[in-house]
Amino acid sequence: MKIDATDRKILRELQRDASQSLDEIAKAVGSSKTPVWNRIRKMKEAGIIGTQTVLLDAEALGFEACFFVLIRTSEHEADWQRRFLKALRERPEVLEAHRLAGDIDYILKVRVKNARAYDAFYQALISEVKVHNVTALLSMEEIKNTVALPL
Amino acid sequence: MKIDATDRKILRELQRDASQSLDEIAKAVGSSKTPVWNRIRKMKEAGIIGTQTVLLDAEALGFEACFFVLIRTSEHEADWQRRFLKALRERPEVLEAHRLAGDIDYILKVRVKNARAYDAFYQALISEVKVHNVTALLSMEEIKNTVALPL
DNA sequence: TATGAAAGTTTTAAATA
DNA sequence: TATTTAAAACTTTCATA
Repeated sequence: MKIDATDRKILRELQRDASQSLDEIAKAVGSSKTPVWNRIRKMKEAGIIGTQTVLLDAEALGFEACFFVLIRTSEHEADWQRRFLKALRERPEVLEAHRLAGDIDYILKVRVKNARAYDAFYQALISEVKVHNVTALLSMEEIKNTVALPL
Repeated sequence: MKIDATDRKILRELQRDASQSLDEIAKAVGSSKTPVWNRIRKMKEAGIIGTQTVLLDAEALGFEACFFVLIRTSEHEADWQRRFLKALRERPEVLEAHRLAGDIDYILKVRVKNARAYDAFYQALISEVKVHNVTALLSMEEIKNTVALPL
């Protein structure tokens, strides 16, 4: 699917504030309701626009600890990897997980209530799948946290 | 502000799909329109519910490279830190930035079109503020990427 | 907490450039 | 082919019971 300048403007508006009405978005991008509506529909169908969600205040809700977890493994077999990915996807405290190039194999972002909850997560994970080396980096301050792509 | 079980159910629904109507949310949490509406309004006022946004398909939009950047610095002065944080907040390719406890001082998540764009970002950053040591971890595969807190 | 009515929004369809 | 107009269906918002 081809995305033009108007589509990109619409996406920028939606990223900034998805609660805007079609009229507001249309005005912001210099178009009108129906064409904007059709473009949004097409981009949803194409999977370019995914979930509409809200960003919550993690601290206020008691999620006071955020860890970045660097994982090295000696296992590189297909079966091990399948089980490992399944474990990550199923654990709701894992907000992000990436397989990396190079020395470190995986990085996770884990949000939990406190350090004890992190330890519980860690123990559960290593009992499910064998990992070689784990380093946890504790966040002291969230300087920035956005999902908006720099369109 | 105190959050009860019904509030938490509402937040779970909004995280899952913020485009739902009040009626749908009310049904899902076992309540009705008006109370749900009042609870959402209060949580927005209290800042517990923040931006409403959409998650976009980064790959489809040409953002094919994602790096986690580990930064060590020798500078710990207030002025240096202020300039560094400002630089991070202003750069749209920095999606996340955390100050860490321990050996590594900062971690960034940076989304760019390609490796060349990452290098341009890196050169611009180090020309703005002095950093001691930088390690970039390149993501090969996004296994999971959610903003939903495990409520 | 529930009801309901006014205001506003989305969605579809027909008309027009 | 894309945009504007128009109108029906639905949703939000808020006053009142």
